[in-house]
Parts: sequence; C-alpha cells; structure tokens
Amino acid sequence: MKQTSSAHRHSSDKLLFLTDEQLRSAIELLFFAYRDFTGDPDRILAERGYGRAHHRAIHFIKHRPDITVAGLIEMLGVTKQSLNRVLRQLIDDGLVVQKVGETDRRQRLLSLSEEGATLEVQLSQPQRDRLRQAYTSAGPEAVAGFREVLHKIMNDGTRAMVADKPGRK
Amino acid sequence: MKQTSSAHRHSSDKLLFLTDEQLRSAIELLFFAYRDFTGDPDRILAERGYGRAHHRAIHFIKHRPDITVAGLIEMLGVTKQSLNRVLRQLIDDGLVVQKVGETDRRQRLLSLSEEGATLEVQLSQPQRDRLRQAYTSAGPEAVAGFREVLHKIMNDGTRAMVADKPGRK
DNA sequence: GCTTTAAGTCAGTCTTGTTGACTTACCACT
DNA sequence: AGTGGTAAGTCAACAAGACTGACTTAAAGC
Repeated sequence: MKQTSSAHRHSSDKLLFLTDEQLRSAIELLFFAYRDFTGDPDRILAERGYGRAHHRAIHFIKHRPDITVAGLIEMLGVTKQSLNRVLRQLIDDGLVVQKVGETDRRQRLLSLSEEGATLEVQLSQPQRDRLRQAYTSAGPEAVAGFREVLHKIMNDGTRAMVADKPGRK
Repeated sequence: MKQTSSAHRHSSDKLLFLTDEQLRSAIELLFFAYRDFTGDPDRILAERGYGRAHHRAIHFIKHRPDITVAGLIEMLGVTKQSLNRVLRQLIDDGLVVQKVGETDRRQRLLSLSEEGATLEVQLSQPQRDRLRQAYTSAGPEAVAGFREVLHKIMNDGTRAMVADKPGRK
C-alpha cells in the first residue's frame, strides 16, 4: 500500500489517472493561488488598518445590497460576534450604512456608502486584473474547467451561495 | 463607467467576454471552495489542539523531506518566529524529526516521524477524496483548465514552488 | 401577552500572524 | 586564527480574527 493511485472511467469515455502526486499538487496549487490572490488587497487593507475580514464583508455587501446581518453571517460562515467587530468599524467609519428592514423592522439591511463602494473597487481591482490576465491567457475552455472544478470542490450547501449567472451544467 | 466589461481575443481565436459579473463570481468561487476545502482537516486538527498552520507545515515536510527551516519558511511565506511556534509543538509532540545537515551542520533538515506521517494521511484524506470526486465528475479537460488557471493566478515567483510533475504547458 | 427571533454587546480565550532584539553554532573567507 | 555572515532558535510584545457564553433590546409571530 505504497502507491494508492486510482483509475476512474469518465463519462466522456476517457481514462483519468488520479495519482496521489496529482492530488497533492492540486492541494498546493490551491494554497499558493489563494495566498497570492488575497495578497494584493491585503496590502491595501493594511494601509487603512483593516484586514481580510473587512474585505470579505465589503465584498458581499457590495454584491448583495440590502443583505441582512444574519444573511451576511451565513455567507461568511462566522459568528455574530466575529462579524460584529469588523461591521462595527465599517459602519462607524461610514463605509457601510444600515437601513431598517421594511417588512421586518428588526432587520438591519446593509449596503455600501459611496466611500465604501470606492474602497471595494480599489480592493477588488487587483483581483480582477489578476483573474482577467489568467483567464485571457488560459482561454475559455480552461476557464470553464476551472469554474466547474471549483464548483464541485465546495460543499453542496455552499454551492447555492455563489451568485453564478452563466448557465453552468 | 458603470459596466466595465472587456473583450479579449484569445490566441486560440475565440472571443472571451470577461464581465465584472464573471470576474466577481470567480472571486466567490475561490473563497467558498477554499473554505470548504480546508474545513475537513480543520476539524481533525482541532481535536488534537492543532490549527491550519500545523497542517501546512506537515504537508510541506511530508512532500519535501529534508527541507530546511529556511526553506519551509519560504514555502509558507511566514516569519521564523511564526513557524517556530508550530514547529516547536510538532517536534515536541514527536510528529516532526530534525536531522543535522550533512553539508551544512547549521541546517536542521525536517521530516515526519511515523506518527507524523499517519496524521498527514488523516488530514489530507478528506481533501484528496474531495478532489478525486470533483476531478472525476468534471473530467480531464476541466481538470487541465482548473490547473492551468490556478497556475496563472499565482505570482511568477510562487509558481516555481509548486511541485508539478505532469508536463504542463 | 408570551415566546421567539434579529441584532448588538461584553468578556474572555485561542491561533496565528507580525516586529524587534538577541544568542548559539557553524560556515566561509581573508 | 580571526572575523563576518548565516541558520536556527528564543523571548517579549502586540494585533487580527476566529471562538464560546451570557445577556439586552426591540420587534415579530402567535
């Protein structure tokens, strides 16, 4: 039981040899890519005394305006107390604004102020540039594969959280 | 300047429309996939009082036996003090063993003990299972695209760190 | 009216990262 | 043989960001 390699027959009738070696390199690929991918915004955040947690909150508030606090907690997968710390700062600093829920007045609907939206663009700019460069150089088929595998890596419950317009299989 | 979308002509002569929407969903894809991907080992680690930092150290020591401390620091991208804390525990707990360098006796060459290797397998097992499932269901072309895009997302300097056997383009 | 829920807070803990300063042992070069 | 640089290790202090647990306030749902 030295070489635990396994062969699978794919629906498209091609043989897939998934060696431990290949699986391991994927683990590293994800580690390094994710680290570099988050590195650029991390530097911008540090200048303003924020951290990655602020970025994540800003990202989801930007793209799901009027999200509730509970909704944001679920997206991020953190506790109320953990989110509250960064949210408190963002609200106090005027980057995030709260609005009382119309149907449920207990809810606080979150959205970005103009200043918050400006920061969001600054933060996501290097990530978009990085993706654009990678996507362009890799080509559409590679991009489709990239997205499909990422989709299949995540938990079934998580999958529904990705706002994913293009009709994926 | 509302819709900052951009079109690029790929070398393979196909048009790629990279909308902000598409780029944004990739950001979320990476976030969610990475989170779920690391979730399983995180649970196992927590039982033993370890964290993700221990897992990373164990991973690289396993797959690059006789790596030096400086080498490991470079791979992980952390400071000596930060690594030392987790390394100290792993050595004290008998999971990692040190060996004085042959050519340079200042170096401490790191490798896993049997017990360390056992833990490594336990930790990487759920990740390998997850990848195997995703790879198998997505198919070889998707896997190739996945790997290619991840490669191109990371920094040029980082790329050399991935032990990547299969002859990638 | 009573219970549940959404949000917010206070307090304490833990992991993991950082700086900065310093020691010990060893290598390399003059 | 001596000197300077390097590899490893340590101490101390600090910060971000996660956690648990307990508790309050206000509003919703019955």
